[in-house]
Amino acid sequence: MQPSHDIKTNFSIPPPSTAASGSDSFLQSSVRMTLEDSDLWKSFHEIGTEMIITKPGRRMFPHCKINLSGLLPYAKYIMLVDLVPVDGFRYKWNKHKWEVAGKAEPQPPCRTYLHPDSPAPGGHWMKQPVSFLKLKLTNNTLDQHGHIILHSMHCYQPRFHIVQADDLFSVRWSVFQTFSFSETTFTAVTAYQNGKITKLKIDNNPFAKGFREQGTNMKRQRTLRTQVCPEKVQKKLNKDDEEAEELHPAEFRRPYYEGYEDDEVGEPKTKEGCPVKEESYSPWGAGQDHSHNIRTESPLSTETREIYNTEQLVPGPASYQPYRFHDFSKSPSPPSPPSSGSPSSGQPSFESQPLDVATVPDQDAKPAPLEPLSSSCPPSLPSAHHAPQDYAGVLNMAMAPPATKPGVISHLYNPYTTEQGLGQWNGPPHSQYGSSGYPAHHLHSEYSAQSMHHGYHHGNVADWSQYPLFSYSCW
DNA sequence: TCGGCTCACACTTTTGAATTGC
DNA sequence: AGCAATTCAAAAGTGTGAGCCG
Repeated sequence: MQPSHDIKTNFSIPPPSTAASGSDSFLQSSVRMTLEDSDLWKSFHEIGTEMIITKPGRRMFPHCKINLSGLLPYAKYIMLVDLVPVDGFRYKWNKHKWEVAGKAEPQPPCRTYLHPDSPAPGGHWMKQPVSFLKLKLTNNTLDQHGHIILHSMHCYQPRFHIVQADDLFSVRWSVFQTFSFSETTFTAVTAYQNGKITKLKIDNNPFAKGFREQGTNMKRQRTLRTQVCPEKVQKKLNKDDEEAEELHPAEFRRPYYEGYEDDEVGEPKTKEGCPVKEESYSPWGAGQDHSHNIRTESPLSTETREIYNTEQLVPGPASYQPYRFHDFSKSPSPPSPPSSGSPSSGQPSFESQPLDVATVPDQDAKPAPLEPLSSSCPPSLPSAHHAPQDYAGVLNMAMAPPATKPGVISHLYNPYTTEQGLGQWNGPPHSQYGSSGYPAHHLHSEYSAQSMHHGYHHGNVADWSQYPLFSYSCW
């Protein structure tokens, strides 16, 4: 599976010929990323990946793990992960399949997970797979631990950001590249809906080993909490029967995945389970000139997948920050179903419009009409990046003001304790849950809704200025 | 009434400090 | 004394299923 990939910069410079404007850009463009455990991800993806989210926070499984190449060995990079809504819908699990249940809820505060090794030299990132094992998901909008906040029954997709920067303060002026993998799309749930997912997780996650043995499960049934109601037992048994029936191959495949396959015209199905030679897809591999491709469609669309490495350097004028970019004008209709392929049915509006931060994006979602979906993120894998929701954000970084840049802190929302300070960015990774305050590797950006997808499904330069990460007001 | 969420549970793996051996 | 290997307890992570709640 090839990642979609984009480059943007926070430079406030004119956009023209950015990609070729400098050697740095060229070097940047050689960055390649592949997803580790791709087969496992695909296994889940075919069924409809579900990620448990809990109040205290839950790790992802499979967890995000990537391989990097093409970085400058001695240049420092920062690795970030955030999760963006795939579409503007809320789903429900009904009769063995996912159905649209309505509009998506307003997005909670966006948080970006910073890899604890950041910043680190390119050589460090390339010498071994980069794991985001400790990334945690929560449904607690008031979470104080820095976990990534998601809504249950909503679809999300992880995005990986690479920023060449010596420290976080340099990020603003740095080029950063974004990658995403369609097979990592998942539905956030508070309890597993699809029994097949449960089984797959138990089979693959070592922590769930205890649930593999039936004896253990049987033991668990005698809970002190209650005396089991016979009716409920029967109900449960019936449910189990349904789950068993669900295992029928004919129903196994998620329609949305089928649609996804349909969209993957340029991605031979035989590739499934086989290592992808990304060089063959990378425009960079053929020379830098190829990196100037201007996308007009979602990176997840066929064409874009073919050239997933298409890069764009886009100016990110600070003036954009105060705005909430909404693209409602292009979303009078619900997000296209997965099979619709190119999500950006029209050129999105690149105009920035000031919106009330608290504004809930009018997604104009029309959930009901959608055909029954049996996938976890049924409708929109291909359209993963054109959720109608607004997604402008502020990176709420927590750090002590550097001596060289006094006053910066005044722009920052600082969830960290002062003693953590900037040092944690430069030193070895802290334990994820430091005793003091906020985990340093969780960056926070807020947004009223998410629509960063905009950046994916069209190549318009201006569009990238809407990128929610590292918004200027916080720098 | 029902779907989604929370929590305690039993179990496993991971982590890191303490101990031991060289 | 210093370092590496081993041991072991605590912490963390996992899905389950009943009850709670809106």
